[in-house]
Amino acid sequence: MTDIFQDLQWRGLIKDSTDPDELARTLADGTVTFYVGFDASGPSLHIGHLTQILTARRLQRAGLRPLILVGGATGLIGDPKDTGERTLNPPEVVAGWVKKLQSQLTPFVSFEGERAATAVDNLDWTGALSAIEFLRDIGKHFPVSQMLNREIVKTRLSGAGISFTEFSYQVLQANDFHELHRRYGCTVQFGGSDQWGNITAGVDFCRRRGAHVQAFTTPLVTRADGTKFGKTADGQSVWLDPDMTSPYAFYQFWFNSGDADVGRYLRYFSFRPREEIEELEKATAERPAARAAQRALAEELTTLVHGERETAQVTAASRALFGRGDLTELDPSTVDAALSEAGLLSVPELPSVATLFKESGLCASLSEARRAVAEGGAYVNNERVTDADAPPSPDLLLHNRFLVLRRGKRTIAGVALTT
RNA sequence: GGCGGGUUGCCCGAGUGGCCAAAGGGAGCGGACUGUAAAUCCGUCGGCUUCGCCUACACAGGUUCGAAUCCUGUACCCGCCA
Repeated sequence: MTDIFQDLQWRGLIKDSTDPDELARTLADGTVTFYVGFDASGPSLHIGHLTQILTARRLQRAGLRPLILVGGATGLIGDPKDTGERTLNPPEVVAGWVKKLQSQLTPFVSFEGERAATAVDNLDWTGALSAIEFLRDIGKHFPVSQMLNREIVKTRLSGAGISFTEFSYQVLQANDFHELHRRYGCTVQFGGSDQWGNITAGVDFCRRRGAHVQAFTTPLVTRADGTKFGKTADGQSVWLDPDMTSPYAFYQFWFNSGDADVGRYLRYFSFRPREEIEELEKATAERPAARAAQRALAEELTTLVHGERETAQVTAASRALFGRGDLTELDPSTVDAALSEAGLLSVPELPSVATLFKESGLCASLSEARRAVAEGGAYVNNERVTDADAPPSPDLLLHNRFLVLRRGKRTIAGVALTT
């Protein structure tokens, strides 16, 4: 088995860590239990979480035992973010999210065998804590000077301010690490690099109580052009939940990775061996237009998250919709399937083009749809539209039923007549 | 608790009575160029029954022919003092 620490380093998955030599030795020891946490702060995980999810999968495959924590307690408090105070979510809502996230995480690690993962929820030990216990047994170990020194706290103090609730968040997360050490013998925590402050708080807390533990973080995934990673072509977050982000959109997201980014993404996310990844990086350098790396990345991740069947449908749809071929040459079942993947709008009769673009979700409002037409960025069956308020000609209907709507170069939706 | 400052469109940020749907920048969107890439240039960027109308400058009320701009109250934020 290849050295997992070296593998992670080669992939660029280690940003910060406690003593690297010691961490390397620890990870090489097959008896280690580690933990990674996800707060229940939304109804689904998104691809920003994928780095952590897949790193957990790698560690388990390397022989380590995962504790997958979903933060039912910390989700009720809110990790401070630099823009300002969060709105508290109702407990029953958070409880629902905990369930969802747990089931979403399940497929990525194995809950069987000797390295079986364990799902944990910090509400189990935090919920029962009394204020006295919290302040005497836990709070006493936290110097406020250190808490104030954390980057996020400083940012908030010099800007939007911070409530005691969010200020205390780090204490809860630190206590999680100690609790998992006590209950499961967990000695390693990792998380996203934005969690480094919270993670070191946990390491310190454990050490103050006599437990020697270690930690590392994975880097924030970025794009070479400096824009934010993790948004679809139309600006939506890319969720793992297929009802929130369709497998088609998910596939398209990865497929559209830039040349300057795709190599890094393969290293972060792909389970291909090093040689194959280097081969794909070379392919990108030599024949970028073929986009072999993008295709491989998109197919592998869509399969991992949504399964083989979905992936087959989605790749077929992408080929049909972006293919050179004349749309009229596609057979009805192909058109139907492809448009269903892209998002199909059913209408009893054809309204104006602007309405179609709005209803299909390609444009947020009628005004935006009219603007799109005026800008020359609206197409029906690959023909540029010039009149936003007229319905498309029935002659355009493919197989007397379908229309392919396109906004810009690559955002596509379908229309089907329901007759 | 006292005093002072602040709250503008997705974000930052101008604007102190009419010329303001609101400067400028960023993001986003579209076009050209391409490879469903990047960079660049150009355009666009509240809504609608779109040559016009409606809703908007924290919230509620008021002054005025007319308010993002003035007054009153409420909420929240920041700073100094206690």
